[in-house]
Amino acid sequence: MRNGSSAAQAFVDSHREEATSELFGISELCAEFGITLRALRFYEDKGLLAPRRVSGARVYTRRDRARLSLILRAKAIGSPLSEIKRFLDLYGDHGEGRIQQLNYVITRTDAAIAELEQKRTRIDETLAELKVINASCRKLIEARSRGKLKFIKN
Amino acid sequence: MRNGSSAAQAFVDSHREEATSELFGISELCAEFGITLRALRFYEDKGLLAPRRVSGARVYTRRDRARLSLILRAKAIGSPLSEIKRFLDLYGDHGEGRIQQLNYVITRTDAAIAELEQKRTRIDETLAELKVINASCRKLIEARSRGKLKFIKN
DNA sequence: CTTAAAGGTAACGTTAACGTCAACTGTATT
DNA sequence: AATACAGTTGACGTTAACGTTACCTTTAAG
Repeated sequence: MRNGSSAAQAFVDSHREEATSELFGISELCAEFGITLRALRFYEDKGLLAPRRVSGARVYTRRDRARLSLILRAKAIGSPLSEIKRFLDLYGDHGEGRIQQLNYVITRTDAAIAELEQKRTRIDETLAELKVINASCRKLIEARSRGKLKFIKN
Repeated sequence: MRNGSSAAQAFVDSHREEATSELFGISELCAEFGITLRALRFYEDKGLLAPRRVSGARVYTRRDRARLSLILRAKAIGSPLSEIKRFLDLYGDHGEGRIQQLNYVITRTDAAIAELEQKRTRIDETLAELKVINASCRKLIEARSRGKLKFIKN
């Protein structure tokens, strides 16, 4: 229970494993994640991915796939690619890092966690308001339909 | 307890009240929310705001201020202005709306709520992973410092 | 009246994140 | 060898969300 049981652990771990012989082509990955070739190459241009080449063609490892997954989720959250790049460096081998690097990762993750929790708070606020609106509309409709029954009655 | 007690309720309500004689100038609002004049005018260009004019100059009501607050929070969540515009129409007087309109608001809020909850889920996933990383780094440092003590001891 | 401060429009510049050709190249198939 | 196909690198186009002048107008102050 103390280690490696949660989904988060599994995902973080999956980021460490090297080429498990499972390789992916570019259009394979694009199809799997529902993105375009252009986008994937663009992420590479921006330094978010660095797949190997086999006679020019890009070949992605399982680890690259995990990184892509991270990129897309971060994007969905609303982070710009520039941020995501630094963000990505937090995952990966901090196993043999020096204390300096470890401390850096800690402060960066702390910051990222704080930011995300703020975002979460704002989302919760908005959700609360939307639910108020939703409920009041439903009530109005209910009242309206009851009122109509008095007049129509048929 | 059944009505008007929560913060969400208060905020939604504040959107209904008309000119309470409290009016704001453009730079006043900009200072309050920490945005630029250009941005505020831009939101107006995009139809997100429609302040009155007094000899050309923009004059904002408390309601406009509430809308701006919504805009900024939606932006912080990561919504584009185009989405925010439609989003904004969900707030405001659906008090005298026809059933058609009420139903529209309901379906739209349902959709918005679903989207936000998805986003929240992804944020939670990311948070869990970041915390795993953070904790593992702290452990490594702790282990490292204990290991060093054996060798340095002075 | 002059000046300064605040505000207005118009228009071009900028960055991010791709879309969209265009022109090749390597591999497989017939 | 010819064809098809998946993949590659430019290079230009596009949309969003403002930033940044440039150049007037109105209002308050001296």
